[in-house]
Amino acid sequence: MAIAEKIPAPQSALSHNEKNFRPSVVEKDLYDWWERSGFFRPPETDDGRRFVMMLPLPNVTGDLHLGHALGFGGYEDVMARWHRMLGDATLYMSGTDHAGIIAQIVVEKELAKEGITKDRGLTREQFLAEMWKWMDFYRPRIEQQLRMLGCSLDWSRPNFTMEPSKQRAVRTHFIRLYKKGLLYREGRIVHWCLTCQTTYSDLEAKHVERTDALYYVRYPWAEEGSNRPDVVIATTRPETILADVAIAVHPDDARWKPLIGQEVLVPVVERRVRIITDEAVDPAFGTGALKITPGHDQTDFEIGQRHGLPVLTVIGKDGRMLPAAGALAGLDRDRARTDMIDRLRKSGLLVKEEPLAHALGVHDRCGTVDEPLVLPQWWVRMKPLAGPAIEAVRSGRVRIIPEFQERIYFEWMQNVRDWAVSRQIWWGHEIPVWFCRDCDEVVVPDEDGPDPKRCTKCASDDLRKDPDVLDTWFSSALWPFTTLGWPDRTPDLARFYPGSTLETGYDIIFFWVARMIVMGIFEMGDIPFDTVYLHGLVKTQGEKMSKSTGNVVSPVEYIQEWGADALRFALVLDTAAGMDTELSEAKLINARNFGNKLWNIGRFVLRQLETYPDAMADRAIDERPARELADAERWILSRTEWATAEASRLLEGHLFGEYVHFLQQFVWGEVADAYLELSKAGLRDDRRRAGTVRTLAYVLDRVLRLLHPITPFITETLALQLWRGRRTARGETSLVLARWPAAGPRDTKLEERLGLALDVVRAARALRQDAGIDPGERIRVALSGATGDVAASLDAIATLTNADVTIGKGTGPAKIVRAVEVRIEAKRDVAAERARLERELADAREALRRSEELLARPGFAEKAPKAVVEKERARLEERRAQVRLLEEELGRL
RNA sequence: GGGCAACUAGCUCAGCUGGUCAGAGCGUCUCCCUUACAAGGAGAAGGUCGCUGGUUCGAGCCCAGCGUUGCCCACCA
Repeated sequence: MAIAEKIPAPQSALSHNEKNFRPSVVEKDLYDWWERSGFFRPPETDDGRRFVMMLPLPNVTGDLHLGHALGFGGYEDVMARWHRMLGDATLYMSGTDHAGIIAQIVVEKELAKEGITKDRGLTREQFLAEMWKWMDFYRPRIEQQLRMLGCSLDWSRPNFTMEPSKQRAVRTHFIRLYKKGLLYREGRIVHWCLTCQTTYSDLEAKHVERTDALYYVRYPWAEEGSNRPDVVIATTRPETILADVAIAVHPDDARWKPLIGQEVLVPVVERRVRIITDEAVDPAFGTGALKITPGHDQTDFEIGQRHGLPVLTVIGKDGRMLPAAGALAGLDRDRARTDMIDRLRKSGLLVKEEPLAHALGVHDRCGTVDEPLVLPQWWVRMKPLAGPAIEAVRSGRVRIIPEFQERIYFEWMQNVRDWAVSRQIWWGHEIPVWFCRDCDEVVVPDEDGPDPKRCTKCASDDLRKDPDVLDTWFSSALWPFTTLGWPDRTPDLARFYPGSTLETGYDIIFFWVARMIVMGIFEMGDIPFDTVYLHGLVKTQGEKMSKSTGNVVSPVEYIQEWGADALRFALVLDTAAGMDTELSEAKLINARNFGNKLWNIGRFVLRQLETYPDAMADRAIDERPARELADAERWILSRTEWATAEASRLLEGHLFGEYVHFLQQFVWGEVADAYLELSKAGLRDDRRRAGTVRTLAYVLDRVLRLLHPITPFITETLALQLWRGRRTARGETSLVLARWPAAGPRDTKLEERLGLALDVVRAARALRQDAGIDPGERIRVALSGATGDVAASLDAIATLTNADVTIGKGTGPAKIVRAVEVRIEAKRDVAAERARLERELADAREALRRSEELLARPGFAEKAPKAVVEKERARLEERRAQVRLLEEELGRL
């Protein structure tokens, strides 16, 4: 760090002579400087105040999308930068995910373009070498995009889920789970993807609505008998009839009770199967009789397990009927279906068919219809692991924001099922398991042990390694500690685990968040983070986005057009935790315009500093001016302290959208629109000038600090110009490491007073516009009524209204503000004014009535807090005065 | 079949766990190129906070029910 600080800040390509802020010319230089200077690395030592947040590892393949931009460049970087400024040792950890099947699909497509396919003899080793080549191509790309967003990630701690150290971690983790009996291999029904040629977990199975034919099929009685009704079942998958092993009915179904235990013949194959009962059967569906096919259906498999039924498999991994399918062998599953229907029809067993709208399971990666198969797979036993993870959230040790997501978490965790973690693809973490070809023993080495050479049971050296790899989420679940060097006991691990906050999209709460909590507790004995902040989805379809004809627009394009600051600002502004948001062009324009407003505030202040260099002398920029200050200066200083407190409070409360909104209102509405205008009078006044310049500098410095977390580039650009040749109290050289301000004392009386004065200004401006007076023309304003609080602010009112302001009665058109009568000297349009005043009087009377009613209400004075009652009384008085003034004015007209 | 969320100005959304709470941006209307900014400034119009009850001195904010929309979970063949 000491060395790093010596790197000089970049000479900004943007001078403050430019009227518009141009992000593209400063962003890269600043980021390079920040990164090379090591600003994003946590300090070597700390006092225990730390902030640790892991990047939700993006997939190396593909580009970032707007959801990433919101999470990474929005919430996460805001938190990281804010905590860094607070002085917390901040680690915002970088890293990328190997993305398992997604990456394999992407690379397979790329390779196919070059005519390279697995069919043409590409070996596993060759394929993996190709994968790594592509990883090296994609990774810098995604990392570059993170830099473009401005994310203050610690790049000196790189992480990639497939790097050797992570492979060792995954191996260790797998073996530990196995040795503790939490990982087992078993032949159970799993989702099989015919396209991807792999199994997948329940979470990766999506459901799509589809209408298919529902076939009613008669199963003949095995024994001749009389007067028995036909057994008819309903199925959408007649091709699986060949693997039927039973017929099930609900135990309480009166229609079937007499027939339970009797046998029917499975059509075509003529197998005798028994009629059994199971609670899982819905008597209301179809005929109430369900054909049981444990080999090809989830429900049936479970029913089969309960009743000790055999598993028959007639469909292979390629989707073709197996030899066991007899006459249908070799047909693919769709052909087999039509073929089966033909046969049933011919034999008179097809009773009828009708359309059925139902949810069909598909693989979320490719949309291929699920083919449930019974295959030996590795499973993580989730139930015992889930308990402590549920307790961690229930007890509040892990807090999920928004809170309603906690219920969703509990719901899933309480009903969690075992997790199928093996995948039949090549790209992924190896499974550290060997099978003995001689005795079928499963050989798993010790966690630090070498690959086994001999069977631990029969000593055979004919071992076969499990060719499967692990679900990509298996390694992601370890992210909070593998990034810190686990399983080694590294200094980073000791220092930065458990982490602080995990920010990610709510769509992966089960895939990732829940599993991190589970595995963090299992491996580390402690929760991985204490706060989970979940953001919503970003959509772009609602409004006409200039470039979004397609759905996916890369944040890069937005950054190039609007700048990273504007994108971040637009994404976070007015969002609430967990809510989906719409990024509209209107929001981007607003954000860009706000940046420009800030830029121009900066230009104005910098110009004053250059024009009046003596004002600062050798004072620190961020030293709060105290002496020789007029009301205007004392007012904006007080408001700035308020803004500091407010911004801090909103960030502490994770109210990021409000934080951005608030600062926009404050900077634009109060600093720019009100104070900068007031300061112009101060700059013209020899006695006020020095104080005004110092105030401008101080307020700008504060504003830049408060905004830096959301708009790092423009604030740094201005801070470097503001501080160049001057100094801050701490001698800061970059906003990245600058101190987040603590709120100083306020003068609320003064704020109140000036607040009223600004209301008076608005009234006077409205009056002069109504009267059609040219904005350049200086007018006279007279104030009467309850002028006690505005009397001291006449200068400010005069400045902002371009008027001479006096206390006393005037003759022109009037407006009543609170209990102050504002009158300008101008010709009156009596009719229009009467109409307006009558409207205002009606409103005022209504307000007065409500005040009176509230105060008169039984119980209010006794039960409401004193402060509330007092406030209401004061308001009542003011409203009385207001009504009186309006009535008088109308009387005069 | 369960569960969750949303419903606030024409549009997009805030409203921080009951007491200026009726807001912002965009859009609309009027005026203004005032030496930081026309990517700007000033002013104005615009909402009985989905509906119905309830709790409370007091409710967009809490409770109950209903309606509409969206999402999640689930073994309905």
